[in-house]
Amino acid sequence: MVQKDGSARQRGRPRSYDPELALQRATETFWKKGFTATSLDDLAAATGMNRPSLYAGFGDKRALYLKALNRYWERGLKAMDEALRPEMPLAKALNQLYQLALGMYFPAKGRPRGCFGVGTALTEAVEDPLIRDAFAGGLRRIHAGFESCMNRAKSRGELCSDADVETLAGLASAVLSSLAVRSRAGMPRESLDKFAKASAEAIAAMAAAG
Amino acid sequence: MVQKDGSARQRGRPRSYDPELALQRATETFWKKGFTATSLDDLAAATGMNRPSLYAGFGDKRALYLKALNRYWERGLKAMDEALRPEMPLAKALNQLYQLALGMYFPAKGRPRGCFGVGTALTEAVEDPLIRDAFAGGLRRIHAGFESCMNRAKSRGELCSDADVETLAGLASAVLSSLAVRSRAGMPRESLDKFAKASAEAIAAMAAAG
DNA sequence: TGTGTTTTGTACCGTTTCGCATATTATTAA
DNA sequence: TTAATAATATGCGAAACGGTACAAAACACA
Repeated sequence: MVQKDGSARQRGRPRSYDPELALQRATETFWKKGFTATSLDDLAAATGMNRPSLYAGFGDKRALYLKALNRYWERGLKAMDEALRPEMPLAKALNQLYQLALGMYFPAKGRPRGCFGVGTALTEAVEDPLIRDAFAGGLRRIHAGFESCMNRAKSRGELCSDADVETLAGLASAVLSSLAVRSRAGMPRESLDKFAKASAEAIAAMAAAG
Repeated sequence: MVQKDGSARQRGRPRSYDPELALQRATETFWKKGFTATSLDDLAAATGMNRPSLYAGFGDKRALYLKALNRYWERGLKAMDEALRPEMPLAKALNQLYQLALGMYFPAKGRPRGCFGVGTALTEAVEDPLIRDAFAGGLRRIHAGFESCMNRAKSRGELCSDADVETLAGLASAVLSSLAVRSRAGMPRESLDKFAKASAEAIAAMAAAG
């Protein structure tokens, strides 16, 4: 017995929750309070599930957190790629990406929360190898994304021939880290908007000048 | 009855701990595990004190953490000012500061831990206004430190007349944030050394070019 | 309708948590 | 020596924690 989507038809009592939606709600809860300060009761309340269902569906708290973190990177990096893909001037592409990020860091309602990874995984990273590696993997992919963006700009002739793509990507990534940190620290969005725009233009100018 | 140092002589049983040393040990414990995951027992073990003494000496866990955070900023920013004060080329000054920071982020023994504020205060920043403000204050002072460094370089004639000091300081600060994040995420020190040096030179070149 | 299967809901277990109450110890002042 | 003071040490207690056992419930299949 197989459904249209390929999943085996459930024989027993059907789930009363949507796993994807539950993971999203769990992510939002971790995002605000961090991994350790978020209790299973918090997660149960946020998802509308009870603890045994949480456990059966996602494993223990740490496994659930890791799923949330991986989902965050997957979705965030996909959005990043899409934002950087269109052919446009480097400064504009960078600023567009920063605006996309700031849109996540400042939710429509609720307090500013910064980047989920920086705000929650970083704390656990010293003592938890899996969380550390999952987070570091995201950082590397962000860096790679900026690098290929720089390389595309180079092939368009926007970059000086001896421009250091590695360092340029590092700077672009550093600005993103800074936005992640400063937004969670409560700095006003307008000042971060300005900083993002000015940084994008400065990096593009530097790339052009070599 | 007053001592040479001006403190009132203690009438009762003398302290068996050094408050400054205890605060340092507490800081190191928070640094590794984060605020929430650090228990009073962890702190008692690290300081050699027992819980009631901890409570009497520093207040509750949150008050102790805030003292640790303020002490961290005070000492770190003092070291930053001293590293940036000597008159030297901008690239060299920036790189020296980054090296100083990396020295804190990679302890002599134990796992890399990044910046204490970024690694531990940031998680609490969304829901705890006092921790958020204490952390944000440090960020602002770092930015101000970079700004005055840029202004000194400008008065030496190292900067183009229309160089944007604000953005340059923002980029310098962003590189520091990036080092704080990436070191705690487990990136190897050599790669961060290279990134710091290349960024310092790129920022200085940008400043010179305008 | 009954049987097997899977999820849900309740309730609980052992541990850890923070904070404090109380008694003890070490020192100063009288 | 004695009283006053201020710290330490022991240990309690209520609450919260992560995790799970168990029974009831909701479905597919026969």
